[in-house]
Parts: sequence; C-alpha cells; structure tokens
Amino acid sequence: MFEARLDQAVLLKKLLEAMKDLVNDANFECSPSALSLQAMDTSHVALVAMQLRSDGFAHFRCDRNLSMGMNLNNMSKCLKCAANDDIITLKAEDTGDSLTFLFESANQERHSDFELKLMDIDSEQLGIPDTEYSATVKMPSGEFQRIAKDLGTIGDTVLMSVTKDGIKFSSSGDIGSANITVRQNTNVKDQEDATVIDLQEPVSLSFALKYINSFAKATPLSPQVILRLSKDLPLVVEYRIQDMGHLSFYLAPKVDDEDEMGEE
Amino acid sequence: MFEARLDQAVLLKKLLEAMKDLVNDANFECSPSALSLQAMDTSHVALVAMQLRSDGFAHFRCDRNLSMGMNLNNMSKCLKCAANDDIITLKAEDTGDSLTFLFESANQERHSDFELKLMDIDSEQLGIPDTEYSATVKMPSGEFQRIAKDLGTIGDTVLMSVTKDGIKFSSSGDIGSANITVRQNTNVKDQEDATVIDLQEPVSLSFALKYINSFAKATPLSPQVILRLSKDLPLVVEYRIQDMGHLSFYLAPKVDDEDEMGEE
DNA sequence: CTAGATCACC
DNA sequence: GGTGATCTAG
Repeated sequence: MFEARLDQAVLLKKLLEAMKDLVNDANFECSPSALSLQAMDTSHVALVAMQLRSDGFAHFRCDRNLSMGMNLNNMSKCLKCAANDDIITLKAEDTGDSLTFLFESANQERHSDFELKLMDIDSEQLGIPDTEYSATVKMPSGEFQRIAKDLGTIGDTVLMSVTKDGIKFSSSGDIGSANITVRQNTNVKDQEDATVIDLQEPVSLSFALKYINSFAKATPLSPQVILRLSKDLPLVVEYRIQDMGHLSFYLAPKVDDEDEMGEE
Repeated sequence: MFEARLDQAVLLKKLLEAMKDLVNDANFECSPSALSLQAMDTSHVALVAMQLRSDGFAHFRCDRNLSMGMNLNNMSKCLKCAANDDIITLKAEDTGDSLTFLFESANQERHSDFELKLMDIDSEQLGIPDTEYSATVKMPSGEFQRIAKDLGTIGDTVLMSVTKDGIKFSSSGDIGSANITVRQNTNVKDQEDATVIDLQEPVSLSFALKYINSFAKATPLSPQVILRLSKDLPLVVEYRIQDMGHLSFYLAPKVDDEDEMGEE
C-alpha cells in the first residue's frame, strides 16, 4: 500500500494551485524514494515536473511503485476542503482505483476523509537531460512574478538577457516598450532577497509571457525562483520546496521569425 | 532635452488614476517652470487642469518648451509597472517622438525603463480667468468623496448651497431625497479634518453628480479638497499636491429648466 | 508597504 | 471564470 503523511496541508494546496491551470490530468508516480509528477501542459508547449522526496514527509510508506492518474482540478477542489495547517495523509491500496485524502485538524478535533477516483492516463514520461546551463539566475520569486505580470501589459513575448551583472527582461507592444533589469545582489540582510547569477556564457532568449505568467502561479511555494537558460534549450523555471523537492517548468524559446506571423 | 525626477512614483500614479477616466488623450506641457496639462473631458463638459512646479521635483531640466501628447490610459498602464516607492524619472529628447519612464527601486537593485510613443493632439489651451469666488470651501476630501458617492445613489444632480455656517449638498430622485450638511469646523486636532468656509456672498448651484464623482477619484492626492463657487461660473474642485502644484476640475452649473427635459 | 482576502467587473 | 481593485491586517 501507499501512505504519505504531511504535517502542512498548505504545501500540497499551493502545489496544486500552481499546476492545475497548466495541466488537466496527470499521473502521480509513487516510489519508495519520492512522489513525483511529470506532464505536458494542455497545449503541449510547456512541461511541468514535480518531485517530493519521501524523506520530507512525516511518514512515508510505498510498498510498490504506483501510478495514480488524477484530474488536478478535482484534486485541488478536494484540497480546498483542508485547512492550511491540517495534517494531511494520502492513502491508496496497491490494487485500488482510488486515492484517499485524510485531513486532521492540528488539535485532532476534526478529521475528514475524501476519496477521489483514479483515472487511466497515457503519459509519455520524458527523460530530462541533466544539462549544464549557460546561465543560472536565482532571484526573489515575487519580483519575478511582478515582472512577468507588468511585461504582460506591454507585450506577448519577453526577451531574457543574462550577463554577469544582471538579468534584463524586455518586451514591446502597441503602446511602447519596456526593459526591466535586476542586478546581481548578494549583499542583503535576508537571503530571500538575494539575486545571484551564475554565468558560463551570456545568453539571450525569447519566451511567451502567457506561460511565464502561468509558471509564476507557483510563487507561494518558495521565496526564490531559479531560472536556467541555454541557447536552443528550454528555459527552466524552478521553485524549490523546502527540504523536500521542487516544482519545475520547462518552456522552449521562441524562434525569432515565427513571432508575429504565426507561420509554421 | 527634458528630464524630471520624482522621488515618489506614487504621486504620478495617483495623478493618472485621477485623470484617466475623464480624459483619453492630452498634451503634457513642459516648461522650465512646470509640468502642466489642460484638457476637456471626453464629453466636452468638464475641464481638467494640472500643474506640477519644477521646484517640487528632485531634479528638473527643460531646455525648451515641449508639448507631449499622451494617451492617459497607456501612461497609467505604464505607471502601474512602478512600485509606489520607486524613484521615477521622465525623459524626452527635444526632437523625439517618445517619452521614457525610468523606474528605480529604492535600493537600486531593479531598474526599468518604459518608452511610450507620443501622439499629435489638437488642444485648445483655454485661459482660466483668475476670479474672486463668492464662496470657497475647504473640507476633508474623503468626506467630499463619500457625499458625492452617497448622493449619486439618490439622484443625478447635486445642489450645493453655501452659507457662512456650512455647505449643504442636496439631491433628489425617484426613491426620495437627501440633504447632507457639513458645518464649518476649525476646532480639530488635525488640520486635515478641518472644514473652512470663506464666504463673500451665499450661493446655491446645481451640478451633475456624474462629473463630481469622477473628480473625487483624485481624493488620494490630498486629504483636503477646495471647492470654489460663484453664480453663473464653473465650479472649481481643487486638490493641492503637497508643495508642488494642484489638480483642478472645472464644471459649469446646471441651469434649472434644462434639468430633466434636455432641451437646448 | 507588503501580503492576503474579498469583491466587482469583464 | 479570470482578472483587477479595494480593504484589511501585519
């Protein structure tokens, strides 16, 4: 059987809020080492990859590998029935066709269980090569979200340019154009406010702001976001989940000459 | 060239929030002494006049007079990309066709520039005679806004009657009628809460509440509003901008017998 | 002033 | 239903 206990329901709630707009259905893969998920977004453009390591759970038992197909919207609905500080336990039989969510209030006064039916989902599990990236930028996630939102009012596309000094986000549209530069800055009181750039080679890539803004829904998961860029490789937008794992998004760069005309 | 630096972006943000619902496009006039704007509202009924004196800016340079035509909605969109406490700098070349907004976060970690295209706008610069008014009322701007909003639920028109003791706002409509009187009151701990009446002659005038409510969008600019009234002259609704200038609105009184029938 | 939540508009 | 605006609490 599979059983996983998490002291803070809020973590799972935020995780689903961050994924459900991008992905309708996905398989949660359970193994003795982790609970993980990998799925393409609805339009088959972006990839979502999540991992929660078993040692991060208050209790974790997985007798044999399981693949649990879920509708993320329904799962999110279910999780909304848990209070943020509820203790949450996921349970499934090895041969069952359902996943049970158990919510206990911190003081044990209330406990609820919700049972969701599992679905059969075709999933193409993609191998994600472990690449060396030309540029890695760690910055405050709230600032990244704000930049993506602001540029979204100006244009559809953002050009990200990383140099050793900082990262520049540029966009243009009908009403004008905008450049937002965030400087490397490690001289901060709180490490959460730092911007750190690890550069092998300067890089400049364009991405659709629509997806970047969807990724930024994961902001509540972590005070920092990590961007990884390399020429001709998908951008990685990674949110670390405290001591447990991560939620990462992958998005292929836009090629210049398909920008406006939509030609294939 | 033109260059103006303001330590608090929030001031410009509030200014545009207060004007953009009334005026679509307008020319910002730059001179060595001030940045100013004058425009009729979309329906050509009310007049908006704004002035920010150059000595109120942290830095101000204007080599020659410039008239910069802007779409106020686009300018507002752009300003929404600035944080409230950003330092904001406006820049334009004498011969250019664009205005650049530079935003710097207080800690210099982030800096953004937005470039908006300028427009050609016909503007009839009106001379506003410097009149002696029969009545001048200074009162808390929040109270004025609340009164305009409340009376707007009762009727379309407000009758303002000023006597030496106070100002009475009256309105009536299908569901009934309302009178709200604010007394002169200078005996307050905080000068922002004072109501001061300067009366040459009692006066009673009617105005369309629709415009009054639009003017009240400027409330965040100042804790006090100044109303100036004279028979047969436009009402002036003035918001002082701390040490820098003002945003004023002008609205002609309604003539009694054209109230309901709309006869010309 | 930021963050969260609720509410109104699109 | 999603987005933006407002209000409140920290």
